[in-house]
Amino acid sequence: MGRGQKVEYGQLRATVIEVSTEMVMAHGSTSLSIRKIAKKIGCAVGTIYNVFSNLDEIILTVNSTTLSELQSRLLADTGQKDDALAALIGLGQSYVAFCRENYNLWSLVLEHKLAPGSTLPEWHQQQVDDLFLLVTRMTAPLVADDNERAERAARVLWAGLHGICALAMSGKLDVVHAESAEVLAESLVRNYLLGLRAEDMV
Amino acid sequence: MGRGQKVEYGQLRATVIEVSTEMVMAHGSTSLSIRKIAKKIGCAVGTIYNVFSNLDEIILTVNSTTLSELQSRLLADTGQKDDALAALIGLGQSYVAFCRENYNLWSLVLEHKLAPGSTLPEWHQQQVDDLFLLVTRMTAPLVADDNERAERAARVLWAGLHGICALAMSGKLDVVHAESAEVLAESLVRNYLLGLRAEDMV
DNA sequence: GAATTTACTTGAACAGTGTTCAATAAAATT
DNA sequence: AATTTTATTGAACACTGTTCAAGTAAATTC
Repeated sequence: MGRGQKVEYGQLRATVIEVSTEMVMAHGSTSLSIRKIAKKIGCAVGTIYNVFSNLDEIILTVNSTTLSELQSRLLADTGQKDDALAALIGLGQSYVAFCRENYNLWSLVLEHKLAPGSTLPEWHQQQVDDLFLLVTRMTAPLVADDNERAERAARVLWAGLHGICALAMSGKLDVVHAESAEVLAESLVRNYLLGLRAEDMV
Repeated sequence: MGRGQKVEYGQLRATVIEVSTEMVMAHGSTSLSIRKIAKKIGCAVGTIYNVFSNLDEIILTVNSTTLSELQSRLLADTGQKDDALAALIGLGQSYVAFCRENYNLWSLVLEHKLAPGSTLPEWHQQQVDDLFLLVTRMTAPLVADDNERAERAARVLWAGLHGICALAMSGKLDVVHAESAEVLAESLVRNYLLGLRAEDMV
């Protein structure tokens, strides 16, 4: 078929993702380029465009497995907890730990900006939704009988944890003497949820 | 002096920043390039390198005025409030409003990553510190006698607000039916601070 | 006033980037 | 064996930031 030997579609895709993931993990998101991937695999740039429509699709695919692994981790770490507050604090700690341990891969997820006018692929959006649903389910017991408030709380906590991790990882929280992201995350989750409960008692 | 007419150093710097700011405001951070700036000004690329050492310094300078304007706004909006809780909620609202009204310029601030190994210029770091100090001062009355806790609260609130704005602006909080960043910011600030107070009463 | 030095602008050149596509070569089919 | 189909290739295009030798105009010196 080709000038060289035929490589199976799925196999090549897998190799591209594997190599890309390694590159990002080792040298950060800026080190990723089609030419470098091609060189590392040992094929021409055009060959990669045969199995991925562009670099963005490669990034999206790498990000997809990162999201999967975050979800697995959060599910594993927060499975066996009775106390809803303790469970959510644990969720925050897991999230922070994941960010720490997967700095470059998680940065790739956060840095991704979808082209204006386009939307995320459905399969990718579903992953984000699933992840968020996990948080919503965990906040539900704390604000019984009010689905809207549970969702709002989930959104605030999710965004808040994201903010802590984003600023902590980029060093932008290192004002004077930085506290660890773990301490801040616990403070956020505990006090926000305490506040929600206090609000109920008024 | 030059092949063309001499342009004063400070004047050229100002023009570069002016043009750059316009470009970012109008077409986003990705639209900024040395060549486009040069074309818009009507000079050669090298001329720009005469007054700025590289693109990063241009971005940093644009970001500096953005930070100044954010600080001015926060100071103006939160000046005349007695109630510390109300003042901090107002701060959150101001921050969200600023992000909304200056989306592209604020994105430029957030997207900036300093080259590994280097540190922010002192004058820029000072601006960030000042901004953060503003929040710390406002949290202080709420956790009297404990400077450490006040700082931690400031960090959590600052990071949390950042997370809400970042996710809301990038559309990543649009799960199912998104609530406005303003509502989420108020929920964060109010309940987190309520929680802090509740913690004291235990 | 003329010659020289100094200072600044210029844009081609370099090393990158993503993406496209005509040419090529090997496998599959006739 | 000839033909068709199909995947691979890498040069080419349009960008990017950055550098620097060459050129020019102003300032200085003689």
